[in-house]
Amino acid sequence: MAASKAAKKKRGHKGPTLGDDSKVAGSTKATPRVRLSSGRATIRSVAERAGVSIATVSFVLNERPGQVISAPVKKRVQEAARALNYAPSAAAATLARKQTTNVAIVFHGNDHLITNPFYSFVVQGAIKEAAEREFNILFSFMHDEYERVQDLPKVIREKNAEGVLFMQSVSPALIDDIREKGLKVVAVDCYPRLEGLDTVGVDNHGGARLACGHLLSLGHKDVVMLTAPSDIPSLEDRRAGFLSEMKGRGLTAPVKKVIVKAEGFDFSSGYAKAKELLTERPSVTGIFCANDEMAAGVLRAAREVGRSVPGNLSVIGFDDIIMSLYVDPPLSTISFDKEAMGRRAMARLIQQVTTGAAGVLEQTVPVDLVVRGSTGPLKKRRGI
Amino acid sequence: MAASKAAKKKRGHKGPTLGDDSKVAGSTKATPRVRLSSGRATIRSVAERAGVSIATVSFVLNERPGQVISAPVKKRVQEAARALNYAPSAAAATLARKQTTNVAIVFHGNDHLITNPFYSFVVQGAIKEAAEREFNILFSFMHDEYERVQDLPKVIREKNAEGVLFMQSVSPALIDDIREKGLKVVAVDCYPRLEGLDTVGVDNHGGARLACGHLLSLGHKDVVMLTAPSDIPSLEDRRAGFLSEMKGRGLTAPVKKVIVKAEGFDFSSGYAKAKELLTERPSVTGIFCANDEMAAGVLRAAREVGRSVPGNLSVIGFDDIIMSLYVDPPLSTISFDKEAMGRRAMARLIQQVTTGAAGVLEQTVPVDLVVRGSTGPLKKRRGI
DNA sequence: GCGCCCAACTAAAACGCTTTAATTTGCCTG
DNA sequence: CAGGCAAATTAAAGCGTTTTAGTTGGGCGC
Repeated sequence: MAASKAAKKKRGHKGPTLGDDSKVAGSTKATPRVRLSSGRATIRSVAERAGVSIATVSFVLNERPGQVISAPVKKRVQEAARALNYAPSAAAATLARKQTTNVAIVFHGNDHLITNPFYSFVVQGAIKEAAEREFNILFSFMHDEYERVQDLPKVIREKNAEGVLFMQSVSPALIDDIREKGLKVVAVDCYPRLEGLDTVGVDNHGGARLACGHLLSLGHKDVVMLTAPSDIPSLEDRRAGFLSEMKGRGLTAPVKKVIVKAEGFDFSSGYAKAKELLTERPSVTGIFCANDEMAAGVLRAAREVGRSVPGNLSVIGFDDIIMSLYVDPPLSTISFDKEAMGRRAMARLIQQVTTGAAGVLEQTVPVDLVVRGSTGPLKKRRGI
Repeated sequence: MAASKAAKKKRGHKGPTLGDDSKVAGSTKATPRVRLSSGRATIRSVAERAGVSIATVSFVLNERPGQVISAPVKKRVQEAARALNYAPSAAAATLARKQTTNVAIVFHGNDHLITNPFYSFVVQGAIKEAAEREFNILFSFMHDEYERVQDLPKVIREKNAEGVLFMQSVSPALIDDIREKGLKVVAVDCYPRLEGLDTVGVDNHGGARLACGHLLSLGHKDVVMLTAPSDIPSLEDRRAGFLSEMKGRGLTAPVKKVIVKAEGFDFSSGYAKAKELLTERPSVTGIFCANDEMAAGVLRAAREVGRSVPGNLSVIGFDDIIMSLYVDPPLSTISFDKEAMGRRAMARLIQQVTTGAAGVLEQTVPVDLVVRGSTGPLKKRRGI
């Protein structure tokens, strides 16, 4: 082959000995051609076995569009690959392609989103989707938004992430940073609400209407929504949905009367506020809670003030976390496919990365009303 | 927070700066030597800026042991790296080193371990530990043990994992396969129990003794453990611990009388069996459940048969999952640091991978008795 | 028979690191 | 002042891919 002489040229080798060195050079040290039989098969070993060049192997195995390969060669290569149990080195491919198959999932704040009864499903969906498409996930925990604006890109650059998935909250500054580097971004159930960002969310508005409608249909007249002060879009949507359903049913009570705000969105806030509410306004017979945790708190409060659920008070939550099955009575709630949220978000991110797809896509997963034991028809009550 | 204004500063850099150069960018044709200034800094650019060879840069940045570098050169290199915001390409390093920083976490069966109230903490710990040490995690879901014996190594080889972490269950055949490839293995809370395997588990025996001792100390005479048929080692240990404490306290009731088996380890199994038990054997005043889910079921059963907890019946669980705070009354239970389990396991795995550490290490995390509202002193009761 | 084009394949140059072997430099000995 | 040695630095050979720019060898029109 005329090949070897060209090979010798390389970069300015020593110079002096160039003359007759060409032969020796090849055998200088030791057969660099020999592969340890125990090692992994490489593209080179496949090529040798199939009797083709490594380029051809690459073309066949990657099904390069537009590249024509004759049927027999294709077959030989595929057989050789199978016989050698060949698995291409992701690292080498990454280096050559200048493209990884890595995406980062960014968790924000100190919430343990992986262990969260809601987000753990989302994360699981994202992980599964990524695994199926052979993408890797890099986890990044942002403890403090600003501390890590510098840091995050480090993880991303060092491991060469191609995109990032934000969970629950995003930092606009960070997103700018990230996009500037050409990375793709998708956000799941995130606040603040950002323009031009691909997102996956829940039909909060519709779910809230469903919940409210359910209570009203059961005959409840004095119905409230228990929520908390916040500008988180998904929770605002729930509030808006609730109010819209109330209005749609012709209810004209002042907002102040039907929206009750607890301190926060957790169990004990729900508990505390419900205890107060049930005591001061015993006419309330239907409570829609911004989420299941609060609803669980309401159930406890109801028991303590002697209201039986659902006989005497109907409570409905939102999210359908596992716990809602175990509280007593099991909680009626608004359910949706959390794992699908993660899958869709990851699928979209990977799509963006691989196809360069642009255009804003805002996806919403549908919700379902799940009636369990905590809601029931209004009964005519005497007294109180 | 001054946060949001700081965040503002970046926006709108898209301004109509110098003319409309916005095209051209993508026309890659030749220029082999020229580096796009916008591209990442490479080791070469750092070397040039510092006026040294790339080898020197590599030596400095990797703090190669035994390699002597003069102080001034070291400083120049570090400064150049910082100035260029250099982050080494993990892919290139992997290729050159023939060593990745990847480990796989293998989930087995159809349980959604990531969303499991117990394992999600373990997973989170593992993820955090890996992230801190800049290791990547590859997730692998084994739906069917045998189906994937072939498959798993594919993920592992293709992405070049160096070790694998098994969650909850392991397959001996798979472990052999994996070890044959030179990979390291660690198992968390796993069954079957395997010889010579690094593991991280819980002090189940001690925890069960604690729980049992707690009930006995409260004065309960007729105490049972509610468990289920199973050969899972951790649950067997709980049983053994319970019995050992009973014996230690001089109780000599036959095992059959103090070990009650439900169908399974879930809420409804616990509920069903407890209902039966409390009806047929009202003398029982203390129940130790194999886990919190069952205990939650027992609480419901108790309520339904009119036993008040803890006045009339004490119930204690194991695991301290989040739900145990929200059931009514909040559950006394045996608690331990689940996140630490994941961290330790991952730390050990990474240690094995990086240092080649051998020798079997079986770690156990300590447990704590957490007394909440579901256990109380035995009261003299009349009747029944 | 010539030039051309085309289909099918290949050589070899990257990709950005690590690491080994070699080279250079500085310093000491005798 | 040659020689030797240790310390500091570097050249260059990989690592296993992808991809660009060929090369080869027919077939075809003229």
